[in-house]
Amino acid sequence: MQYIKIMEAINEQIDAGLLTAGNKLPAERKLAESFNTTRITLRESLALLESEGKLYREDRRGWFVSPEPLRYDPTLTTNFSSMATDQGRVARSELLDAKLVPASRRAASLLSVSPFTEVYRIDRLRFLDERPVMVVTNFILPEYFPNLLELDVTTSLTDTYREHYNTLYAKTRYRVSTTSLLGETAQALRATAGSPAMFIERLNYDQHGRMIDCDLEYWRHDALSIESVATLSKG
Amino acid sequence: MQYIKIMEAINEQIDAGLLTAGNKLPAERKLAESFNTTRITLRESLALLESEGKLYREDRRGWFVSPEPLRYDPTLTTNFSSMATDQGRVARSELLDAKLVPASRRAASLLSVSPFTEVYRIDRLRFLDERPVMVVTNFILPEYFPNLLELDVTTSLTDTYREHYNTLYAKTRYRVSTTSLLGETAQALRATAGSPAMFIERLNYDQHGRMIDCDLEYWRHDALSIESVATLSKG
DNA sequence: GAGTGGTCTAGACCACACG
DNA sequence: GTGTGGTCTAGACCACTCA
Repeated sequence: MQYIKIMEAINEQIDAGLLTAGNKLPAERKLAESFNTTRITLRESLALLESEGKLYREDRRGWFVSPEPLRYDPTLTTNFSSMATDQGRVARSELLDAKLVPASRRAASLLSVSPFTEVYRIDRLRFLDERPVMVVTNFILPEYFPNLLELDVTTSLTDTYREHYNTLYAKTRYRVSTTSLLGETAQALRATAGSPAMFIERLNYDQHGRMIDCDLEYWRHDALSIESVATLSKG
Repeated sequence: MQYIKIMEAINEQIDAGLLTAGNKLPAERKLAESFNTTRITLRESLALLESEGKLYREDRRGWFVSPEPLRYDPTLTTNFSSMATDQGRVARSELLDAKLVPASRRAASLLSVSPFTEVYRIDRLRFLDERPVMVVTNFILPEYFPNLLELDVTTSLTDTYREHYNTLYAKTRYRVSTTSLLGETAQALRATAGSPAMFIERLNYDQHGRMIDCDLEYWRHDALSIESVATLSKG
């Protein structure tokens, strides 16, 4: 159980403040040497700290100490940007793509439309304090948002809906699970293939109770903690 | 990227139904041989499938195909047992421990009491279809539940509160994050140290708005998906 | 008792990041 | 160009599970 001991040793350095948020760890070979072990064993320790959310990896760049997670309340309309600002963080988004496409199987099933129905698809990469932390794909029903792509979609969707279509988010159905990052998603987040991730699926309804769009969000799992308050109802 | 290909190959077998929920995979050495690789590389593929929630490990027993996750709605009072039953699953709980203890640092901070204040601590292990999936620790404020430990605490706390203390859960504040299983928690869940997990912290209030207890839940991360509906309010 | 998974060693090559 | 992380090889020993 050597790798547990190494994990604890690194953990202590983080808790003691010797390694602070954003710091890069020494090279794996150096760490392995200083703990008198091999790279494989050392990497086991690092993977453990990664899955606890204490460290994260940037593909081929090394290991870093994780900053505080963003507190995410799925029951607030607050968008990503104001959520971050409210918590004293700096948010930024990059538009990856925006186009009209035939609904993917997953999107069709979520939005209850037949496969290949045309929907808007908007892909964004979200940064928190200049670290890429989330990739989100929105599938939007065009019937409620004619000519959406002619507007400025680089800003908040919430704002665009409100300002141009008099539409508000009123209800959301969400699902949270864990998964791992692969392919383009991993690349966009500068993550190594297989990094642990949180997956959040949201299905959104407007003030008239109509389903208007859905979100598929892939988060670096150390970057968020989901927090909310609920008034309980009987199941 | 051999390990990605192996992962995909195993994935296909699961999707094709050749491997179904609960099935044990062949021995690592045999799998490695049949994929013409080493155990280390093969284990990388398996770890990937584990973090996607497709496979899980039982410590020293091998790799198994994950069953469907339990849908968990934090806004329902529904307890573990009825949640499972409602979804056609079989639930069982084992009482690990129940005693009066000085509040741990974490418990004290959650319950807003001074450290070392005495609180009830109840530890349970929850099974889903005979698979251990969650370890939960309850810290309970004794002032609202005198002589709690003299009652039958092997059953549902919700029921005990209602039947003996006329107390209902009315509001909950919850936080979800990811972590990994270590030590006793891992052992209780028959998991290898370092297995990925979901951590759910709940702070519960009764019908008079009084904070009455808190839960700390460690879930095998493939065993649940958090799902809920929220009416949105402005942040 | 045989075989398994958990853990560890001691290397290697490559493509990429970074200076 | 140097060094890094990503990936992979080919073993080994041990403690445990299970038949």
